[in-house]
Amino acid sequence: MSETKDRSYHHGDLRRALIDTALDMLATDQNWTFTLREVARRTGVSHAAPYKHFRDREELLRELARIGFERLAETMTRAMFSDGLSVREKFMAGAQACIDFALCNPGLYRLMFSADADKTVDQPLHDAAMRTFHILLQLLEEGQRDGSFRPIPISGQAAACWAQVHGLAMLVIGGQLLEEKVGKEPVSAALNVLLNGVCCDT
Amino acid sequence: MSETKDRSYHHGDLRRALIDTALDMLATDQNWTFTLREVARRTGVSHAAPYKHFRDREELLRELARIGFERLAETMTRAMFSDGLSVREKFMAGAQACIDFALCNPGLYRLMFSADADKTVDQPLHDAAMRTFHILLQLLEEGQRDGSFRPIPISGQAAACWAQVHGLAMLVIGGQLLEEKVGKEPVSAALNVLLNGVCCDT
DNA sequence: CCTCCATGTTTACAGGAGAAACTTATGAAG
DNA sequence: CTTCATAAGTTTCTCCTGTAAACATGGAGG
Repeated sequence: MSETKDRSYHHGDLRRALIDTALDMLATDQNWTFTLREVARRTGVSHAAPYKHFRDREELLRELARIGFERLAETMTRAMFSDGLSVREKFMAGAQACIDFALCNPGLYRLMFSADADKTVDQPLHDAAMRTFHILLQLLEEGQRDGSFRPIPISGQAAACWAQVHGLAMLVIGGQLLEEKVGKEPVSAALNVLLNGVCCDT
Repeated sequence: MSETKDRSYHHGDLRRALIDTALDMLATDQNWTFTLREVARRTGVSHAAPYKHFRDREELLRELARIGFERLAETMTRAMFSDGLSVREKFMAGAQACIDFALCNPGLYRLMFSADADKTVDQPLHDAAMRTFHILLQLLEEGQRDGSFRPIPISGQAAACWAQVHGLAMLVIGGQLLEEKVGKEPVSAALNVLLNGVCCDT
């Protein structure tokens, strides 16, 4: 599909090319301070070309975030439903997958949860984020059904887990869970503390 | 000290005035996309004046973040050590204070934990952030000493709590803990889930 | 009283966002 | 096959920003 058509005027799939360039820069710089002009330049088009595909710079950023959520959801799903894991193991696998994703894509992950990825003005982005969240909800329901997890209102449990995993991810990519501060294996230790509160067996 | 001296040339305490203006804009806009020129304009000075007090825009942002950590630490400390609370109650009070702070100062809170407040290039900022973190560490030590908290390595416990509270705060100010998604009192519910994992009494 | 220096201001410049007007390839209709 | 409407690029333009450099001012110390 993406045969390197280098014909002059019409690019073929400039939208995708711009997204790829931007994702590259996001991964390289670990931030999204890049200018739209720089993205255009690196993609080899004029600085006004991107405006044919994105209303403004922020619309491109939201599209990047949406793609991020798609990828995160896929990564987590694969990690959790690969083998016949217990619910608790699934939880750990999913959480680790999320945190690994953040570590491998710190810029993208931060963008996904930043104010620049405003979900109130972008339905597709909002939906993608919700789908990711629902992976967690489903798992908690499963855990409560089979008696592994404490039967408390799913909402508070979900908030706790979501916050915990997301908070850990943010701290990890912020380098704020270094050994000096918090020990050797803080992530799994922290997740175990959480699971002690979630699971039935103390 | 800040007698409203409106003498022309020398401002008196421009540095402080710029910081106040910027804090205002941060609170109003809930973001820090404001330009340095706009800050100068609103403070009533020329657009180059700020450079006499801050190397560049980012240095101002880091100073705002530092002030944020000072305030957060003070707020949490006051909430936790007001009365003769139990350790568990102290924990809840501190966590709630942190989350309330985030809710009341969403822009500032986000800035404090953003990449724009780079703690690796700003010692005072780094120190202020550490002091805040140490409030939590002290509390956990106290809880383990008096037998309220499980005697596991303090590091994992700290990571869990830090991540949980920070994650909750971020989700709350991101409006991602709305009722539709997660229930009525998600914050305290989530904190209780965490405390179940931290405390000894199941 | 004079003079220095911190703290202002003015001026200048390189770049970015985005709008508008212009250009070109493509593919559907005749 | 030719025509031509249109999507997708480009050029040009205006306004704004960050930041540097040169200049101005006025208050404190000799």
